[in-house]
Amino acid sequence: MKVVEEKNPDMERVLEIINEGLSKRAFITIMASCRVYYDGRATSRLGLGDRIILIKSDGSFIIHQDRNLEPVNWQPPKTKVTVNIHQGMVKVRGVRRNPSESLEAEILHAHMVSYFIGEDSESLQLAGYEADMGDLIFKDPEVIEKGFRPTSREYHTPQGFIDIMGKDLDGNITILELKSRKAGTNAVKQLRRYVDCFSDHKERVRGVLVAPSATDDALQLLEEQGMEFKVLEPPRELGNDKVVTLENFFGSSSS
Amino acid sequence: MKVVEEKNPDMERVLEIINEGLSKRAFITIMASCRVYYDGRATSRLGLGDRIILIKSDGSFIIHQDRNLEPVNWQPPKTKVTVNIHQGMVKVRGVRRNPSESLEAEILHAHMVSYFIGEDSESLQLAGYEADMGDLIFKDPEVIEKGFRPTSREYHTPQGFIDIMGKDLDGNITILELKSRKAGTNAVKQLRRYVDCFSDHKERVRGVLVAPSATDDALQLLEEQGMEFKVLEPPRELGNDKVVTLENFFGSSSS
DNA sequence: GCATGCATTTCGTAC
DNA sequence: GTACGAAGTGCATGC
Repeated sequence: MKVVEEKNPDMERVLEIINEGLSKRAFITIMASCRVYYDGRATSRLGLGDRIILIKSDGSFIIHQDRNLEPVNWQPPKTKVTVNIHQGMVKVRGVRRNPSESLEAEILHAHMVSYFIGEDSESLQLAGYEADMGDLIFKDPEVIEKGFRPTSREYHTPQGFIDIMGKDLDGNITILELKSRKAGTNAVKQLRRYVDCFSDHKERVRGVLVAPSATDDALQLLEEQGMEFKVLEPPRELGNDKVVTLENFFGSSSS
Repeated sequence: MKVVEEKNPDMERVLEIINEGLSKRAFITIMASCRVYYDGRATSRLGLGDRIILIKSDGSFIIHQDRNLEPVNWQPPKTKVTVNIHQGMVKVRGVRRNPSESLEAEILHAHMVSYFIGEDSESLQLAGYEADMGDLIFKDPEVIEKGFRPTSREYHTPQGFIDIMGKDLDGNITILELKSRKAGTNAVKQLRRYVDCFSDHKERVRGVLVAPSATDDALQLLEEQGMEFKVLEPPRELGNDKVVTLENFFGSSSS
């Protein structure tokens, strides 16, 4: 049996199904009219309304309203979830330590309670990170410019770690600040601080912001500070062991 | 009718229920064996496995594996979600512009398909923010120290905005950097930059990190740089219109 | 609409 | 376990 589900169960049955799901380490889904109480890193209260509650086998405890991508309340993996009946309401409670926090959904009526035991051994293949850009630059330094030679990665300074350091064709120290998304003024300021770490250096030290794009403010600040911008898209190559044909993905996009 | 649900529906029925849910702007929940394709800000692929798919009436499109708090793939509100059958598989596709991105769940089998039309007019009451700390300090400046007088908030410098500026009992300019959680070295470095904006000032300028706690590294760095740390918990007062008794929340925590 | 900064950020990774 | 930084960050807010 893979799915257990019941519509409008009474409170005793709600308790029973949730406890079954918990003991079987199933993926539990509840549609319920509930209130929600959270205390821990912050404090929150949510009045009565219909929500969807998810409880995963790893202890993740998630409560969604009918709006927003983000859950309205949650508790991370390793949360200890328990359930009981009190004053005619089912209370689902998730507690964890470090940080010490507690989340409780007080269910007045469950429109549906269900759990589900599935199989999922796959993990996400994702590309398009800042780290991917760094790999690319080390593999093919000329994506930055002809003659560029990277010398170190994560070079330590008092101001933090320089993404990539290298030398240009003329031997000038060249500091790269990588951003996988549109870069803002903060990226420029950070690059500035790295360059300033070499202010006692007698030769010129170049600062280059490397990103797919940048805000106008960022470009202007670069200009003012005598630094440079290099357009570079983060590579999108997924692992070789997972080559995927894209045709079925784009095949249906004829609208 | 509030909940529509079917276990192990055939593909035609999956399509029908999802389309019903979409047209009624319901909250759709699907337990399915599926593959997932994402292209947009990054690129991802996820092989076959059992997942839970949520589609909200605001266009949020969320796919959860049985582990981790965060969804494995998602699409934010205002996504246009459509569904069709292709080669015997139901494909749920969410597309949006700006940024241009697309998410597709390719369903090989649905263990359960459901939707749910609920009522939820409540919004979350939440306290414990950095902003709450700022409010508290302006309302009762002596939580910082006797004689402290805040003069401005979000004071602009080339390095960014200073959370709170003020003067101490002796008239020294005092810069507060607020953190609502444990503060790290970055907070100290940021405070340092703000203080340095006044390096040409003839009088002493104090830098004070205000947070519930700080890492050892941060405390050491403060010490080295002649700056200070003030312990302050972010206040937890919820809006007055929503005073909640806590007894039922803590009543069942007898373990 | 774009840019900025906080968040119960989460999550991975290095130490 | 703690500290640090990226993220398809999301989200509110200010412009």
